[in-house]
Amino acid sequence: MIRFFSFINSRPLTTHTSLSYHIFFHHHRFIYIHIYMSTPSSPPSSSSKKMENYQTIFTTQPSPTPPLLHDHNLHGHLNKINMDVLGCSTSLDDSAIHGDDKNKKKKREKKVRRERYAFQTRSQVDILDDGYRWRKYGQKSVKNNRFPRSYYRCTHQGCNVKKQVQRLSRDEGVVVTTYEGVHTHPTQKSNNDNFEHILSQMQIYPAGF
DNA sequence: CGCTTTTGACCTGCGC
DNA sequence: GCGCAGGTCAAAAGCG
Repeated sequence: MIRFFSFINSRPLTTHTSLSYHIFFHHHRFIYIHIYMSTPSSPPSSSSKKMENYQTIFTTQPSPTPPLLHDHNLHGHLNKINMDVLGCSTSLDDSAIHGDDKNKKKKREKKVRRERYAFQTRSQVDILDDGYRWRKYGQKSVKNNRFPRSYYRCTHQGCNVKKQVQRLSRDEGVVVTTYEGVHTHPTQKSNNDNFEHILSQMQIYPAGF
């Protein structure tokens, strides 16, 4: 069983941006860390909206042991990433649509394009345990992909985080999960089943797996 | 019974 | 304006 730990928005960078990272384990065995993030400063184009084009900020090679935890611990590495990312503009979030919907039936809320974070993992299952509860609200077939894309919303009251899950056509072993929005609540995992606990274990026993 | 999933219809933005 | 693709809605079905 793949355990998939999600720590979206655990490190806010600006009003609209926060650093996110996933760590993948299999039977408590470290697999790899993978960080994806859209590039706010990239020029808007239709192609840049595709999940495949989100920029990788940091990733490790699959490995049976955690990387560099002796000399450069993970927090240090992530702090460096924080500094790098802080230089980015985040103007995309502010481009809320001010449409004149006076004459339209207001069936939907105004669309606000928020920052998206896409994560890839190699997994046989599409539904990965990221610590939050999700309700599926849609599924669409995707052009040039024989696998459908599923749309989920966080079930926590008042939390408007969404995610999409899609399997790559060109490599069906890879699942792409794209998150949009900021969780307004903590993960529902118990204290010894969250990231900080696991990270502390990794640093104390970096080669113990 | 309450929550989740399914699924076709509908909406929206974009390129031509 | 038209068609296409992506995204969302919502009623019905499924499920524990």
